[in-house]
Amino acid sequence: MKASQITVSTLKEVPAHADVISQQLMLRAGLIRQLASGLYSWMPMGLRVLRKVENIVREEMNAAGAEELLMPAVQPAELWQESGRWQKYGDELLRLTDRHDREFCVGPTHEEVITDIARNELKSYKQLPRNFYQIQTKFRDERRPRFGVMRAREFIMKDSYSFHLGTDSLAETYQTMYDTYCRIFSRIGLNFRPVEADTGSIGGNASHEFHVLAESGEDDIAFSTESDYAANVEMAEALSPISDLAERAAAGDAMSKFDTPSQRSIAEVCELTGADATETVKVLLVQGANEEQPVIALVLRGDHELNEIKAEKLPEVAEPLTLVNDDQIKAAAGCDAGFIGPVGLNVPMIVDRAAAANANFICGANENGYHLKNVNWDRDCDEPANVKDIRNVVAGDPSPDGKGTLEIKRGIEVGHVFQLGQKYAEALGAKVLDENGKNTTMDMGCYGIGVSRVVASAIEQNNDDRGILWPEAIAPFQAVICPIGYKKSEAVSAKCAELYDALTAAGIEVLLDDRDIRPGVMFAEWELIGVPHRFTIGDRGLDKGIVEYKQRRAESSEDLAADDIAQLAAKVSA
RNA sequence: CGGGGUAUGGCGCAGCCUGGUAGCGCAUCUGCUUUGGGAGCAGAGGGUCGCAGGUUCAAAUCCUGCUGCCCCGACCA
Repeated sequence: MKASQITVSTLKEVPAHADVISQQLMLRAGLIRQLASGLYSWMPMGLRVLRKVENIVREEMNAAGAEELLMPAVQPAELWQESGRWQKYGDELLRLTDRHDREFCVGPTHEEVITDIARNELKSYKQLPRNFYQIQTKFRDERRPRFGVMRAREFIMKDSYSFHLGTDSLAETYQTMYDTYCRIFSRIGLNFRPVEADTGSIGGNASHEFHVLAESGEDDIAFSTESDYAANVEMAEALSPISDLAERAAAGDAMSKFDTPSQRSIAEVCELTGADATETVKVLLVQGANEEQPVIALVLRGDHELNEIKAEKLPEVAEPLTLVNDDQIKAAAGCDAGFIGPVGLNVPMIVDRAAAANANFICGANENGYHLKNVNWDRDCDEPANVKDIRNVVAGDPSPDGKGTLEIKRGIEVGHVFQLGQKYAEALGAKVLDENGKNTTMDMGCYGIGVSRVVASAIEQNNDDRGILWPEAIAPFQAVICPIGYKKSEAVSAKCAELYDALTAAGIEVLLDDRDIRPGVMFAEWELIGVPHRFTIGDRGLDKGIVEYKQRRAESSEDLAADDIAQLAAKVSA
C-alpha cells in the first residue's frame, strides 16, 4: 500500500487527558480517536493492528476446535431475568427500551444468549462437547472509564463458551483453552503470565486469568520467587507465619492501658509508641449473615489489609461485604472506630492467621481515647476460636505452595478462562439426553480475551521515547519504504518500486511512503507508529550502491547492497 | 456514586484576578526557497470562548444553574 492511501494523522504533542503511555501513543500515532468517555474510534492504522490480533485469536481458536458464530449485541431483558442477572448485574448493564416499551440491554457478556442457543440446538450428548466463540463489541457502563481502550466502556472481546456432559469433559476443554491462550499471547509477542484467579460467587472448579505484566496494570499479582506459582492477590492464600499457634511468642509484661487521645489509626498509634505495625492488631466490624449475629468482628494484624473477597465467602459474613455504620460500632464495641480491640469485645470474631499468631500486641481498648499494650490471646482475651485467612498477601509472605516467598507485580488482565459449571445451564434449563436417555444439565466453561485491551497492553510493554515498538505479529505494517526525493529522482522511485514489488511478492505487508514530505517528518512518523522495518532509499545512497535498512528496535541502521533485493527482503522475514 | 480539577479553532495553551468585542505554538491551505531527522520566509482559512439564565451601556472575563471531559477514591468483571 502507498502511504497516501491510508490516513496518517500523528500528533507532536501529548494529548492533555491521556495519562498512560499506551493511550498517549495510540492517540499520538493516530490509531484511535476519542468520541466520548470510554468510547473510541479505531482509525485505519489502529484497526489494522486490532485485526491482526483478532486473526491470531481466530486462527488459534479454530485450531483448538472452537466454532465461530456471532450473537446480537442487544439482548432481551427476559433472558437476563431468567438467569437472575437483570437484578444482580447493577448499573454496569446498559439497559434500554424499544418503541414497544420492551426492555433490552447492550450485552456486557453473552452467557445468557449462548445458553439460549445451546438449549435450543443441543439435544443429545452425542453433540457434545461444543465450543462456540465470537469476536464482538461489548458494552459495560464502567463508573470510571480510564486509560484509553484499556478500560473503555465499549470494547472488543473474544468470548467463547463450551458445553459438556460432565465435568471431566469440561476440564479437558478448559485445559485446551488454557493452552490455546498461552499460544495466542505468545504469538502476539506479549510478556504474560497465567495466574490463578478467584472463582467468585459463581463457584466452579477452576479459573485462571492471563496477565500482561506492566506497571500501569490495575491488578496485583503474587508470584513465587522459587516456583511457577502465580495468583491474583484476591486469590493468593496467606499462610500463618507460624506452623502452630502453640509456637506463639511467650506472653511478657502484664497487659496495660495507655492514653491515645487522638490516635485512631494504626500509623498514629505506632508513631506514638514507636511500635511496628506488625506488633498491632486491628478490628473491622462488618455485617453478619444472619439476624442472630448482626455484627461480625474481623481481626487483622495492623499492617495487613482485609481481602474482601475472602471475607465475603465466609458463611458468617453478609454478602456483599458491608462495614457497619458508626452507630452500630458504638453499640457493639462501646467506642468509636479507631479504638476497637478484641479484649472484652462481645461480638463473634474471625481472626486472621497472622493476627492470631501475634503476642504482646497493641490494640484498641474498646474505650475512646485508649489502647492496650502487651495484649496476649488466651491470657488477656479468649483464644481465637475462628482463625481464617482473610487478608491480602504482601510481598515477602511465604508462597502458598511452600516454595519461596511472594513478590507482587502489577498486571493487565487480557484473558480469563473459567469453569462455570451448571449455573447458567441450570437457570435457563439447558439440558441434553445422556446415554441412558435421561435429561441432564450441561456443564459450561467460558473463556474471554480483551482484544482491544491486548493492543493497548502490547504498547505498554513495547515503547520507547520515539513511539511504539510493535511486536512483528501485530504491527500495522511490517515494513515501510522511505524514499528521499521520490518525486524528483527516477533512480529512487524505480528502486522503491522494485523493492516494494519484491517485498509484496514475499508476502510482506509493506508501505511505500509516496508522500512529498521531508525525511525528518517521515522518519518521526513511522517511528511513532512503530513499523518494525524501515528501508531508506535516496540518491545519496544509490550513488554508492546502497539502501539503508533500520530495524525499529536497533540502535543504528545498516547499509545494504541496493542490487541485492533478495537480501533486503530477507531482512524483514528474518 | 463521593471528593477535586477543568472547559477558549483539529491538538497544546495564554487571556479571566482588575469587564471594552479573542491571541500564541503546532496542524491545515497558497506561493517561493529548501530537501537524510518533526524546515525557512511571505500570505490565508478556521473559534457566537461547553450550554442556559442573570448583572452591566458592554461579559471569554463577574454571579447562578446545568452539562461534558479528566484525576483521586469507592464499586465492579
